[in-house]
Amino acid sequence: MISSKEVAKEAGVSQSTVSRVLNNSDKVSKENVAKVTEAMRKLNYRPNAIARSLVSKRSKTIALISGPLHNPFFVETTSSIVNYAKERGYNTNVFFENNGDNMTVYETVLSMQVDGIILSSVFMDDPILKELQASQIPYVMFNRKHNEGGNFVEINNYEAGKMAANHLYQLGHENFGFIGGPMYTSTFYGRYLGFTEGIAEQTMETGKVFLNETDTSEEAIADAIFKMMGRKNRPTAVFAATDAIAITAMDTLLELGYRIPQDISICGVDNVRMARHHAFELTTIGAQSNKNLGRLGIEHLINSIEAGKENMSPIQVTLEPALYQRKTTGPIKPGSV
Amino acid sequence: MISSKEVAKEAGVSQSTVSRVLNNSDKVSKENVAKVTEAMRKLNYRPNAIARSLVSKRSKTIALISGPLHNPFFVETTSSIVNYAKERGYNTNVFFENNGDNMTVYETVLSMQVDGIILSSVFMDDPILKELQASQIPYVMFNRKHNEGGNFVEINNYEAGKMAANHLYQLGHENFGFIGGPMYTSTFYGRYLGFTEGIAEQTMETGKVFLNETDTSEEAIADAIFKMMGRKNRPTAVFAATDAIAITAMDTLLELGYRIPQDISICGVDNVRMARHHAFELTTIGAQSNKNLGRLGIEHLINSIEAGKENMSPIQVTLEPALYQRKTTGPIKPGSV
DNA sequence: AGTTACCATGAATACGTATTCAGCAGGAGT
DNA sequence: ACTCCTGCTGAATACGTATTCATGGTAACT
Repeated sequence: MISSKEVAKEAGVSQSTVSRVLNNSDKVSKENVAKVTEAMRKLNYRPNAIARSLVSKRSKTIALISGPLHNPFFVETTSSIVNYAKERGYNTNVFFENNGDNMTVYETVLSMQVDGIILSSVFMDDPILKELQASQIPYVMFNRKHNEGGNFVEINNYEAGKMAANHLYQLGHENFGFIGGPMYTSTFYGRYLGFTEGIAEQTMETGKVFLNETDTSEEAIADAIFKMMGRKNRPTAVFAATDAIAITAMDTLLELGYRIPQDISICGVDNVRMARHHAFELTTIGAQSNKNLGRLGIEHLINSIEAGKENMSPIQVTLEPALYQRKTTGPIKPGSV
Repeated sequence: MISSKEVAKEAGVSQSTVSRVLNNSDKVSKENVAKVTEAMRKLNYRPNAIARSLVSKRSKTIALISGPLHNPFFVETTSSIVNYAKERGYNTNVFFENNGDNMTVYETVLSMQVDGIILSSVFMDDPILKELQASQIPYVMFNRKHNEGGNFVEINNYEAGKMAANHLYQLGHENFGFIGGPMYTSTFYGRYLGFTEGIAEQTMETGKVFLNETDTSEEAIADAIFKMMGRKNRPTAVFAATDAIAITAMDTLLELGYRIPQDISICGVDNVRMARHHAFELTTIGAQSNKNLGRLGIEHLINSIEAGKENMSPIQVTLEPALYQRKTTGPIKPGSV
């Protein structure tokens, strides 16, 4: 590997001068700029980003700790985050959550000297938050939120649940199912709470919602469907806490021969791009924003990084959701199966 | 940030000893290991990965230059690559192709001192290959291949095209459409060539395939559908060069009111997970392997890295494809629309 | 006891770049 | 002629870690 020292020798100047040329310092004479540039070209020199980071203490790298890509929501956020970061001159080191071994990922990331961290897979009482705050590294959580606050960008999950409840109730349904993920995450917890409370308000009864708490794997969701559809008072309307869950659930329902929405209504959350596909036309609830949560998060994060430690203001954004009514929800059609 | 020097002072030893403890050297007495470990804990010390990389000349980081995530194929490969790399102890720096400004990405990556590069978005005559070979950095291309060879993992694209041709011809179709991407990439070129030659062999005629060369954007694919379906002899069978294209095409076709496969058959390539969904049941052609191309590529790449420069053997893998017949292809049903 | 061998340790150095600091040359001003 | 600036430059140093090298001490063996 060619170093700036070798470039210096080739150009007949000092390494300092090479470094100054590299950083577009104006304190270099035109002749030397020319000589150095030529030497760089001749030797095919590439500055060593690692060495630059060591001394400058900025790596121009951010870490993304994301939920898994089999959830299209995270596909969209990952794409937005990586691309936007690149636009702003940052590289992105990506990690995907893997059933709870997040601590080792956190350790790695904190060692890496990244300039910032954006993460989605946080539990409501995750110990990571204290670590993050202690580390002094700028960070933002998107999608999920921590009990203690911190920096986050989310949607109003409780409200999303309520909207689903109102929508499904107004269609005339009486038995409801909920399929979600772990309740120690703010998204699933908030959506469940909003949904059950919404249903209770409408029906003036509690216990009308059959809860399925899964690990969001395909198998677990399929199991939830089996269990739910085998019940005596089986639900005619299902609220899936994410579009990913809704889409997986639809797969199983279609396989079992149910028609949607004639036999069963299904409503998701996230308003993922795929939900608009004519093969789905999934009714869903999502933020009223043309930027997804990842994109909003990364913008805040980079602004935060570039503002410097002293000017870092807290980031706390909660977007109000809206209902996107499409074709997977409808009135009950009794006796159709 | 706490440095190893400060840990050394706290523990009453030299920085060398701290470093040795960090690297599990066996040449440290038990007492010193204990003292150092305790000091690390007390000061909440985290080794500086940047500094370690500078001296060790290994960053434990690989770069992934991937096609865009709106293509589910790349969703699956990205997921596999990042997760497998992590298992092997590598972090992944991710970049997504953005309409051809790849050169700036390459520059960044070559500066970054990554231990290896895995890339999918290579043109058949891409200048990057020479740069890669000159840089001495281990690399592997997956999905697409370069004219000059190099290290790659691909499927037999020509054969995939031929299989599609045979399948659609045997269903009785006579007018065919092809929707692909830029012909200067090996995938689209190979699949197109195989398809047209296959059709020509079967029909004993040339010119039976209506070619749509798009930039793979949703708009371009929709336009291709409009154009194709407006023709006098409009195709009754379409070969989409990727599942991503097939799925987007289906969206437009469904929107226009066509039934699949009664009005039009469609066959993709890649055998993406989503193709199996009961809302699609897309007939497609893919490798007969339980590991996707990204996963195969990253395995080879990391093996290559760890074998060392001297033992690096060329990687040239071409997987034979198979037909996965599902429900988007069928016999022609004349007069149905 | 004397020699050898080995082990654990610290001092010094290297990795490649950015930056501080001092110095030098030359021009402007008196 | 002398001082004062200004504008460039190179030497030296720092960043945090790994590693080499030399050393002092101790155990093993004659």
